[in-house]
Amino acid sequence: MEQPTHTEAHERVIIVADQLFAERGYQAVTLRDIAQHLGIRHTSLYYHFPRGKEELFVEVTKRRMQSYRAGLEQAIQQAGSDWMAQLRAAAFWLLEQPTMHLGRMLQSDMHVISDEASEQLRRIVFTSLLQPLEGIFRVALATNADPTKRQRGATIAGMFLSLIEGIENLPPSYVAGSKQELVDTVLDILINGIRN
Amino acid sequence: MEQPTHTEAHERVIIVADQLFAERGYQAVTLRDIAQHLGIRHTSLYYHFPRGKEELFVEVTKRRMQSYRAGLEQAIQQAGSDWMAQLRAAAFWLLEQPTMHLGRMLQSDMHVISDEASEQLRRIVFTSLLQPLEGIFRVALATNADPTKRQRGATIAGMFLSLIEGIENLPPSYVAGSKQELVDTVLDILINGIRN
DNA sequence: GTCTATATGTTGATAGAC
DNA sequence: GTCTATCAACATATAGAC
Repeated sequence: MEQPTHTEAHERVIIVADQLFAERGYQAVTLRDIAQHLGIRHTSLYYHFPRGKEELFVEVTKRRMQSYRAGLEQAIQQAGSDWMAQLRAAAFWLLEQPTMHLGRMLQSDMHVISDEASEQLRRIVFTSLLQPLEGIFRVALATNADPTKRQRGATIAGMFLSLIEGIENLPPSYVAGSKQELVDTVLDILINGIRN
Repeated sequence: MEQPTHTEAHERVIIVADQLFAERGYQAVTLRDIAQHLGIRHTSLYYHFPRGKEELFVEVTKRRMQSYRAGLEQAIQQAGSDWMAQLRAAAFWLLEQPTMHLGRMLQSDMHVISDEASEQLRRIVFTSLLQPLEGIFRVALATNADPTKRQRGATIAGMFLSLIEGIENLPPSYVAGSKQELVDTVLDILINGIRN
């Protein structure tokens, strides 16, 4: 049992902040919002995060990404050795999570925090999400006849992420059937293309 | 020659606001920012848009989407009758534009404006972007052997948009080669899948 | 750990002069 | 059309009592 670095109150702050940031984004969440959900005054948050809102956001986002990576890797591993099953498992696991809003994070949140924090988080986000996926595509592409396509694992992993993220952006009217069917349609097209 | 509904000053406001909103998003742009770029005081903006920031944003976004639709349709038309060429033209045209940041707009901006404005804009955004693309995929899928896939035009148009949007989110390290090569890779996979 | 009190800045918005 | 003056509301943040 390792010695806990943080107290329970500290953990509660992180949990509540994570939930709110994930829901509404960095700018739309105020320290008062977070404090209110905790039943404390917003100035008390500075005891836990002396450098204020940005420090809290960075800490929360790091944790969230670590948990994404761990969850993704576990989901992939439990899916067995078939890369298609792994891909399906990864897709469903991602959609199960409280929406990550990658687009908002990269295009909005990242631009209103300091450059150093922004670059650090950006790196963590991409490695946490893309690296586990790249592993799948490395295998999937290994037997491909086209040698250039065999090297596109990283690009395809990014495409996969964009597609999953995009599922949550589509309006209901464009989503025929359940979310599960939609995932299968997306995977089918990613694997076989629109012509086959 | 139709009678101009708005004066030049009014037009300038819209142009500057459009540029800033597109760059930074609704929340991150203040009325003072816009006014400063125009060389006027922010209170003067209320002469042109008495209902304030949200009214300005809605007007600007409507125009932008109209222009997207027109540009997309023209690019597609000029590409000839081959749907693959049309798809390529649409992709390049979209990437040429000042980035639209669809993800940010849908996940961030839309949640901090009024519900009525949000729903109205959402509808306009999707019809403007998806409808021209659906036209391409209707043709592309017409000869497909799989009858269910033949009905997936709307979904595939959404996937296409997500993929294009995603290109701008990927970090440079994940982008091997030029943006043009990247578009070709993405289109190749969308059309033929990762296995062929 | 949380509080009160307070500083300090920013924001969207209104009224009325020119 | 643009200005000045002014506002109320809300933001992040600091200092120090309990």
